[in-house]
Amino acid sequence: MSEETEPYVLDDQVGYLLRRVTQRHLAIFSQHIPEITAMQFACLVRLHQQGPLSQNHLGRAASMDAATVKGVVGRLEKLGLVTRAADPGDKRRLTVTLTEAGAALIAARYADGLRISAATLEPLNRAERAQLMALLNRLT
Amino acid sequence: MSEETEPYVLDDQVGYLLRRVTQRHLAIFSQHIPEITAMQFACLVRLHQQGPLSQNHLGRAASMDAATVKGVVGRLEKLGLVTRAADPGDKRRLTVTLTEAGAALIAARYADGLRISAATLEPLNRAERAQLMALLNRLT
DNA sequence: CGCAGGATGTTTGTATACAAACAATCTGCC
DNA sequence: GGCAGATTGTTTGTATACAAACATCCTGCG
Repeated sequence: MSEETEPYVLDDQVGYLLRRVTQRHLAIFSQHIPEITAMQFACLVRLHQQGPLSQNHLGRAASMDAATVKGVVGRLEKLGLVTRAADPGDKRRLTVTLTEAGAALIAARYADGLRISAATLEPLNRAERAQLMALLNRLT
Repeated sequence: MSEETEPYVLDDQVGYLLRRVTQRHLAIFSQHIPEITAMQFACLVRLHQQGPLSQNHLGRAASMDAATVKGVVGRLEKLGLVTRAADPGDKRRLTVTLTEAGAALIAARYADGLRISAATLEPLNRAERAQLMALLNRLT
């Protein structure tokens, strides 16, 4: 008996599905929150809930590498939502701090953030949503 | 009774989880197939299984918009895996065709593609994998 | 036949991503 | 005290993504 090779069906590969679901999610995101991107939102959330962070720590907290976070923080600064200041105790560090505008924006948009997640998961019922989240969590 | 507002926990939002799982997946991909990217792989799969396609149709088949596909196809062409030729019947169209090298590469790499999916889903058992795929499919 | 509307591809501009190489700095350990 | 090795941030180069504006071409319909 020769091994029957499993056929490669692109639509059945996790990576492809992840990409398509992410595309749909990001479209929903920008409909609800057009002013900033999902990445920028994640950074604001972390800063709002954890207080000022070094750029590197912020990147780790929001799952972006150093080069990526630099760009995101730069754009947030340009938008006036965040400030970068030298750390007095450690000359390597740049401390990123939420401005009042940044804090106001994130506080006002938490509800929209939840709506975005709900809209993304809308095709699933409550139990299925919980299941999906649990499974995704384990693939981290 | 005032409405208790649901707290916004970044780690519990689908978008954030999707991004992290995708990051892990792409890292696994490039470990197994360093020569080309996941996007490029998806294009080669479509061309191999569906034959020559116009650049636009290829983009749709692989879930990329026109601007994105142009770049991906350009890089595949530079790698000698694909050819672009004017369509004689429709002057607007560019027909994208797999070269022999492209066909050989994709045929040789299907097995790795399956291994990549398996490695990504490795933390889950068989039933859980099927569940995840079914749920993701419905979020497309 | 002729034109309006759709399809196709390109270009530009912006925003992630990440590898790799660097400079500056800090920290622990001898 | 001082240096090896880790941390932090930057820069460069490559590869997605996608919106928007265009030029070109095709197709159907009156």
